[in-house]
Amino acid sequence: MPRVIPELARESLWPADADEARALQDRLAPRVRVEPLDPGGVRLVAGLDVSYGAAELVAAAVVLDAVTLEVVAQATVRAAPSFPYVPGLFAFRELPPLLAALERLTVEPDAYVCDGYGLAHPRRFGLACHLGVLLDRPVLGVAKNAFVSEAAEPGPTRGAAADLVDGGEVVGRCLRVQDGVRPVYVSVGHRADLDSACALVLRLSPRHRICEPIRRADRLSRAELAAPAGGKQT
DNA sequence: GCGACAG
DNA sequence: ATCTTGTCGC
Repeated sequence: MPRVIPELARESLWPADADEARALQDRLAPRVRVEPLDPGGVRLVAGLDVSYGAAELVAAAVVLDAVTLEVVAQATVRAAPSFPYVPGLFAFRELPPLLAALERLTVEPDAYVCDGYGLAHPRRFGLACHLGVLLDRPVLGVAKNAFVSEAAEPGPTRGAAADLVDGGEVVGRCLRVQDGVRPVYVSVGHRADLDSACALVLRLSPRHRICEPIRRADRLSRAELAAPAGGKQT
């Protein structure tokens, strides 16, 4: 159901090589908007993730009720990788299949959470920013470790946080979502600010380190990857 | 030059 | 991301 303007997708997802990909990121980065995200406006949240097999991948999107965290809709897409994994150019590898999976959804999410970075990226345009700009909807990036940025060790309890800094600027936040458990790295993708992003991630992580939307998408993509190809594609 | 490097 | 056993703990 979520759609991207065809021209924008065609021009910003298929670079001929790494240099062109970096140029595309530099050209699109100015479109990112950082602004408060109204918690009450987020009823449906989509979690995105991709699992890899020998020569194929499965992209999954799972939509949850932001309050009850119950699954409202989900979709998967099986495809062949169309771009190699290059640190910093992650979006060109995962966005095409993820967008295809999103188109299969039967509901319109109010916000999206994806694996990886938003502004905590070398050119301030990680996967979360790229997806946000293409959809022009709120998107957050949650990674399991830092890339270009550094952060102090946050306090030991849930909710404790420390600035993620790169080149002298705050690009995200190292956030502990469970007592005594390693923190996650949150950065804004689009149409959100750090405070609202962290508040939402905490709400979406009532029990585990990985927030529920991404957790569900991870499980779904793995299950579909293991399932016999050609079967029902949610 | 060398190592590091979201998933 | 993925290749992989048992083990400790809620």
